[in-house]
Amino acid sequence: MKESSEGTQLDRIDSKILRQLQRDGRLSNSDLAKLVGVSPATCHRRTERLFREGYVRGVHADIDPKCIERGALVMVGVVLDRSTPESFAAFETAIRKLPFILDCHLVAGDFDYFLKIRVRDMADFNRLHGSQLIALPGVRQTRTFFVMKEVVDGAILDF
Amino acid sequence: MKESSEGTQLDRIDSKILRQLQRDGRLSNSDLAKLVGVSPATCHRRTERLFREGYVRGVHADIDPKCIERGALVMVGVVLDRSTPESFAAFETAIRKLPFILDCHLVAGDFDYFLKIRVRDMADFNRLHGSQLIALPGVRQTRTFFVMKEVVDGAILDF
DNA sequence: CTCTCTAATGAAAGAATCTTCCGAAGGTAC
DNA sequence: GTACCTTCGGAAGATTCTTTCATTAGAGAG
Repeated sequence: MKESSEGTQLDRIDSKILRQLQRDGRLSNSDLAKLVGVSPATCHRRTERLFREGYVRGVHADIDPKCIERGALVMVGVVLDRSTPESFAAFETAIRKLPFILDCHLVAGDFDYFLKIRVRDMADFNRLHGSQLIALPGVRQTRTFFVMKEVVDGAILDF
Repeated sequence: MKESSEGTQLDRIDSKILRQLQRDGRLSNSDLAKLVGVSPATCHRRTERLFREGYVRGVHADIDPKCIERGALVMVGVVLDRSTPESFAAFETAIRKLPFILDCHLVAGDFDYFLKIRVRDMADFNRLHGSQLIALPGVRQTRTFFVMKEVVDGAILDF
């Protein structure tokens, strides 16, 4: 065998497939095969394995937020009342149910969590902030950073 | 005509197509047509228009960062020396060239910019922080928030 | 070195899909 | 009513997908 089990290293061809699919997830298998330099059959097998083994978690269309009433981006730092595992778990369970949360990360530093939120506009955010965010379990305070300009958003991974 | 020009409103079918492609960007046209409830020909025409007119900015495979040596996520707040347009422009031009920057947003609040960065590990970040981040033009100070747990990352837009 | 075994490869072919053309249906202005 | 415009679904040739199969390359044992 080539590797132990989980950390199966990617060879040059697998890496090329991942890079191309990250760049354009709708590439046909035959086009992908040409770009990668293998036959369509081999490319098909490789790609299917990369999906099956979890290297690719999904393929998603990148919809322009402005076109679907989600033009406003907001970053929010959250501090909880208590730093107990139960408190964290309750917060995380609740926040997973909010559809406007794009990112939620537990961080080390002045905040407990960092949120990335997309809404229609500032008025929409203020409404959601008052009715949903500060109502989350255990929230002591929040600090809001309105995004005035999206310089880079969701860049692809360089590897 | 139905709408003025830019703000062309999406009808129910367009919205369904966008939602399905955001969920699974590799859906075949025939499967997509079944899910949306139109003929393959109509679905093809609609989808092609949504891409052509910019509703869909791209389709990207979501690669598991742990599989490609990008398991560490870091949020960084940046304050610049001066708040001049030239200073902002220089910073933005420089940061667009750094491949490990996933997000970079100009914000209102205690920081000028918020960054989202993916690297291999903390040691990797410390090296890049010292050699690349604080060397960016006009950077007065940075505040680093290591992500200890990714609760939600890159959720799809709910609309 | 040679043999064997395993895993991966590319050619091939039937099945499925894509892409475009065409006539029809529905709505609107006059 | 009539002409016009847009969007629709069916149809069909071109293309692609997906699997099968024989072959090749490489590792390990003797």
